[in-house]
Amino acid sequence: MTDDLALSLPPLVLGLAADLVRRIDDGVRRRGFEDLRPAHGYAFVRLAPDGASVGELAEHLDVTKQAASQLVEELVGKGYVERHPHPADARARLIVLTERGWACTRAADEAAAEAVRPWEAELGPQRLRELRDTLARLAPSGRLRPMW
Amino acid sequence: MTDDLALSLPPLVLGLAADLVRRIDDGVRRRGFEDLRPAHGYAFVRLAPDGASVGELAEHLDVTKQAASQLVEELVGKGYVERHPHPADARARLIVLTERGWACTRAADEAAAEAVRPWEAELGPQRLRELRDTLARLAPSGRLRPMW
DNA sequence: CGGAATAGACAATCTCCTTGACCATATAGA
DNA sequence: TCTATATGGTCAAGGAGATTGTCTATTCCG
Repeated sequence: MTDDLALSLPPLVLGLAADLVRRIDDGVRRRGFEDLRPAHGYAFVRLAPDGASVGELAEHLDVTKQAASQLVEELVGKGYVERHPHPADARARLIVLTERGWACTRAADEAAAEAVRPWEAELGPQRLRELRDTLARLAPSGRLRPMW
Repeated sequence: MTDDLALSLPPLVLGLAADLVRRIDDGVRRRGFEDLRPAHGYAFVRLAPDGASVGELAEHLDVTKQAASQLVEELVGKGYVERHPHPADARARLIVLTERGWACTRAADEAAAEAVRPWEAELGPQRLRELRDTLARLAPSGRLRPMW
């Protein structure tokens, strides 16, 4: 592989990701959720399906349990999540989205789809699917860590 | 465009970018530059060609001049950059890389190439070039903002 | 030449994350 | 069963990195 090719790829990937984060964040704010920052979105991803404990959230975000606990406290205060007793462990608590939390999740999905729309206009559906398939072969399948 | 396609792309792009940042950071540290974090790399990109003023660096990083000034102070202390008088403006200073700064830049390029190498193994040179060309059509051409 | 704008640094403050200490509950071993 | 140890979570204090506000030196423009 030529160095030219190798060195051209990282700035493109990082630039595209940064642009994507900014556009999704803008879209979420425009939909009325102005008290959230991009980092919160990563928490919502983990909490959305069935909730999670603070420890599980901390692992997902790759921060300490204390940091996750503080994030939860902030989201509780803003009405996006609730602490419930954990059904299987009386020490733990199950953090679940409120209706407002779900509304924000739906807004984030809309914003994400909106952010990707120009890509289809530029590439067309065929090549966009190729991009998705290519990225799926390269991206790690694990958790999604915050980058900002 | 189906929502399925639209919603699958952002996690892939963000996941790949996060993985790339981590691998480059690891590679730079393994090459002996353990007192730097990824954010410094973005500064080096701007300083590398011919140096820059604090204000130019601040704009590149999308932070305040004060934050850029503190970053420069840190990099001066660690021996990666020097403050020189600005040839065209006595108020400003030209921040330039030291030899150690250049050595780190070269190490970062090596680490970046190393991080991309598995992609070629997975895709082959042909499809990797296609990926590069596709990303080049989508990524904003402007400055590269820090994301971590 | 004189007033407004700009480059940069200092100080104080804020936000987010970390480490350390601590309690409640769970789990394993004698 | 009883006790020792591990784990989930929060509280408190501190650190890193950013921000805003203020200030000086210099430049630009009328």
